[in-house]
Amino acid sequence: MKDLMQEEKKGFVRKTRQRELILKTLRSTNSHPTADWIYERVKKEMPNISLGTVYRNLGTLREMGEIMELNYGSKFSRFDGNPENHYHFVCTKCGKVMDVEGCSVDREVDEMVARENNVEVFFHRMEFYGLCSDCKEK
Amino acid sequence: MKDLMQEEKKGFVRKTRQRELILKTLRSTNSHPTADWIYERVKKEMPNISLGTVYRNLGTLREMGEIMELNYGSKFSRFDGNPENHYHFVCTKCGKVMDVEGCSVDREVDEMVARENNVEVFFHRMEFYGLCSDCKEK
DNA sequence: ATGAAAAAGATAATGATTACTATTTTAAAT
DNA sequence: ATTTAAAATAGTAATCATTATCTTTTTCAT
Ligand SMILES: [Mn+2]
Ligand SMILES: [Mn+2]
Ligand SMILES: [Zn+2]
Ligand SMILES: [Zn+2]
Repeated sequence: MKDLMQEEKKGFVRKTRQRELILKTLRSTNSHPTADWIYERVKKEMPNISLGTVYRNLGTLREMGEIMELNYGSKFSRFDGNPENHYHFVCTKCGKVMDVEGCSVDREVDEMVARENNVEVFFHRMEFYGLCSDCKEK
Repeated sequence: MKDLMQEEKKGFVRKTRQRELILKTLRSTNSHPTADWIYERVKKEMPNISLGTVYRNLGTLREMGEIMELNYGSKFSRFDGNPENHYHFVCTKCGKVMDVEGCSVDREVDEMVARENNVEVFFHRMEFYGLCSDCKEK
């Protein structure tokens, strides 16, 4: 029942084959996969890799700003090879996560919220929920 | 590694003292508490209540549309006695969750996203991250 | 009051994630 | 090229919020 969401800075980060493969794998898809999906994928090329290594490196890559971690009230995280802030659509039927087209990130609303609430805003996230094009029809 | 986010409909729901107390407790605060916080609070008035009952009823109340469940990439959920869609601010330093003032929910963007992405949008959520007024000053 | 369904309380199980540890790998210094 | 200390890995155990299970109790329509 404890939780810090501070992004702690990392000291030296050495280059490893494991981390490079994990990043390449995540960058090669736009499906916003889970850690386990990445693990299964990466294992085909590096059979001895362990799930802990995948989690550790996803955390390191997030701290490095190379990837994003997404969490939509699900039991598990999804990861995004695109670290630029952007909005997502989540299908409530099939669980698919997609990038939202035609809706760029509005930074002005951050300033407004900061002003009106006497806070400092770093960023915001927005997720749309509904039915994807596949699940829409019937 | 499985997860459905469908809101399954509930059949008969009977009135219980436990659920009423849980709802009253959640409605009496604007701190967006965790299940455990609610449990500890409710236990003072009903010492034999079990944590499972708190979780079960928070789920039921959510299905009934009486409350909202929030999840901000944390390890645990927070709950909101106000079921009307509204935006939240999360302090990355102290973890506090607050309602955002002066920024009403924009339903037009839902239509835009639906049109541009060929999807059906039920709703969207938006969370701002930064430093609260307390954590801002040094 | 009666009975069937729903819910409670107690406890065990689940499962994604993290922690631990002995061994290996990286990369800078020699 | 060797040495060396720090960082990372593989393998495994632990964590812990949440769910499931199961027996008993409560609710509520009849
Ligand atoms: Mn994305
Ligand atoms: Mn709220
Ligand atoms: Zn779908
Ligand atoms: Zn704060």
